[in-house]
Amino acid sequence: MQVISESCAMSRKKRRSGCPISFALELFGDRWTLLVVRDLVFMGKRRFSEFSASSEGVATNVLSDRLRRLVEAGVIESLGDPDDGRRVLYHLTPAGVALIPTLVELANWGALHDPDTAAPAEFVRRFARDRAGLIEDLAAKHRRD
Amino acid sequence: MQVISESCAMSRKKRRSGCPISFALELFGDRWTLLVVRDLVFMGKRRFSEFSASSEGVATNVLSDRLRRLVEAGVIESLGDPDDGRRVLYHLTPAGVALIPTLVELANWGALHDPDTAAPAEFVRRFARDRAGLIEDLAAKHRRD
DNA sequence: GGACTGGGTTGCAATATGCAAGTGATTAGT
DNA sequence: ACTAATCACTTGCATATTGCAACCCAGTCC
Repeated sequence: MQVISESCAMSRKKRRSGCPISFALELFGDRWTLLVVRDLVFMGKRRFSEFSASSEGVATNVLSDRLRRLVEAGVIESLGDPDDGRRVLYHLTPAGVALIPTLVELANWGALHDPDTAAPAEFVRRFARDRAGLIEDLAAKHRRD
Repeated sequence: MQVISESCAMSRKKRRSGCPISFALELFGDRWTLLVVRDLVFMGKRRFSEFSASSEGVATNVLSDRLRRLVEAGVIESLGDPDDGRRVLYHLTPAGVALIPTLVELANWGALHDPDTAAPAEFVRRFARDRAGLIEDLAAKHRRD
């Protein structure tokens, strides 16, 4: 069912157009994929059951599909936990880390335009005063090279 | 079928969580919505038939649904064209203009991570050297206040 | 070895999407 | 003024994607 060896991270599929936004939307254009990345970036989550416990309530079949697609796209990687053979740990690749600015912009937009947002005021304040520092701090936590 | 008077732009619907990213995804989390915004922002398109002609080939029923949702969310507005009673002109609201940084980040990510991107090199270069100026130039074209 | 946990898969109903054709209000052509 | 186009949709229907609940199996705990 799944092609094992696809040496190139971003595999060639039928693309709707060469537009970079369309390209990004083919991967992130659904209600769940970016929430997984959010959990990794902002919540420090690493495991299936942690993503599954997020308050939006993703179905486990959808979650496993999205994790697989993110791995195929080269945005995240999975590793068996050496301390517990049942567990799988997911983490961001450099391509995933490069997504942080987009996620931060989207979060800021949402915080500013949702009248009932639960976004911490500190996030919005820090974004306004020191966007670059905010992004760098988040990225630093996820860099491994 | 459609509620006519909903005075508040961002109408209260069942929300999955208070998370600003989840909020944004409830509106933009699909393969087509942001493409409409892209056409407005980068291509200067304003009309149904122009969006419909985009190379990704959105179905007309989906397009009209997405335009309606964007209007309901207060991201775009529609106006009859005074020069031609058949035509409807769409344009960004301030909330739509505020989305430009997110779109620019997403486009940059896509351009850098799609090996077959058709994104103009000039866009990537300008983004790297003068992100703020690039965003300001785009925003200036769409501001009306 | 028996129960439990973690990370999934499977089957099926509900929902959303894609496609082709149609509609109704305007406008352009003669 | 009549006819043919154009524009912005809507409708109907086949297909694809989601949501939900139940199930599965390898690895751990006791």
